[in-house]
Amino acid sequence: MSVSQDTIAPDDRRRARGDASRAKILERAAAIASTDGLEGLTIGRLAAEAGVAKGNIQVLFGDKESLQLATIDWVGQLIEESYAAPLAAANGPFERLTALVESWFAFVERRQLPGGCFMNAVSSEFRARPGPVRDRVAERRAAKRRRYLDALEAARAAGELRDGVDVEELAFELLAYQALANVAFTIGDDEEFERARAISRKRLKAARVST
Amino acid sequence: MSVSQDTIAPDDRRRARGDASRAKILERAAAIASTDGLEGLTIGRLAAEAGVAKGNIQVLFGDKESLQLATIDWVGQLIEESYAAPLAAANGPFERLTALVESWFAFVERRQLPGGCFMNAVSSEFRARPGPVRDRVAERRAAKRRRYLDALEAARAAGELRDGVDVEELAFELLAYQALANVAFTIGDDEEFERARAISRKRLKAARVST
DNA sequence: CCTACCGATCGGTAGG
DNA sequence: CCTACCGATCGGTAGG
Repeated sequence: MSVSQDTIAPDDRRRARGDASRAKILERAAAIASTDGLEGLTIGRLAAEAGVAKGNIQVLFGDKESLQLATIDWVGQLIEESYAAPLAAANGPFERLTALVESWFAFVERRQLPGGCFMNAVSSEFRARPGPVRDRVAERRAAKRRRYLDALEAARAAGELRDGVDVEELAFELLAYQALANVAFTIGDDEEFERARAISRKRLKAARVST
Repeated sequence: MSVSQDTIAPDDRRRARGDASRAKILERAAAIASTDGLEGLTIGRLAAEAGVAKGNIQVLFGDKESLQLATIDWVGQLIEESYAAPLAAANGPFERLTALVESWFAFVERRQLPGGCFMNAVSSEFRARPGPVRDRVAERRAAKRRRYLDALEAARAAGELRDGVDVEELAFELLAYQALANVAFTIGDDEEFERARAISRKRLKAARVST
């Protein structure tokens, strides 16, 4: 059974329009949720700011929880894109770890999202609210930690890591500095944010074999 | 002009009733806000859980923002009380610093508030929402940091600190570990919580002069 | 003239 | 992709 162009083309155009609308809405959703949380992200407010009807958001995303999950995934993709170039430019596993750390501080600093690191914020917001949103956030957290550990273990295998470095400990420290840095930066404490970055660099330097 | 007992006593009883009601309400408010945030703390829910009328909360606390501020202060007092005994038992400034750190982990661990460390959570919740609530939280954060720095500087003055220890850096690290530990504990990641405690102890031990 | 509390309802807005 | 509604609940306030 063949399908003629004049039945496919309208579908494609509609699909394309839907995707563009979806992206526009998710962009606003990420900005709102980064400052006011995924609960502060209300459908009415999102519709008003994105210039669409409330019912439109319903059709594109379903209920509120689905919208929250879609926003989490969207921001995850955003962060992933910000890592791409620095990771590609890095030589070896230790430099890739450094690129991850530097990219995080750069992402927050350039205020791509007004509330800084969305994932840190949402982790705190949903830490005590069991459900699919918390599960999704916990997955992202675990994946990030795993990524840091993988980079560290690869650095060890490549002989780039100083003897006696505890990779679990170093990964924990780097992530802890980010947790505090995100609150400090958004609250307006630039000094504490810079301290987090400086200490992160110091830890990385201390863990690397001298060349 | 003298005041007879039978005119004072009813006032005192009314005052005492008001204080007891206030305490009961604030206890619930702290529990609710620790898990669902200061925005999740709604007057209707609080009234229902505390077993009082909504209008009662209005009369006792004023508007919602005043209730949020009162809850912050109440939890601040709660934390202060949990520090009292350990601090009194400590010998010297370094032990007092250790007591502060250990008390924090103990406070979270015993689940006195279901959402763990209220102050860390609210710092994240309001970090990007300017206003009196954020200002109050920022004050508390600064006071806590100041307290850690004071204990460290006192330890230095008492000759308890190893040469080369950066007090600003150590204070930052201890607070960063707590920021991550609070999310980890409440999200159910006990391993990460224990890692935070172990690393905190390790940092403290490394900073102290060997005896 | 004050407080502590009640049941009811205000204008708006939430998710659906 | 929109308007028009719903049951409920929000923070806040009325009179008693």
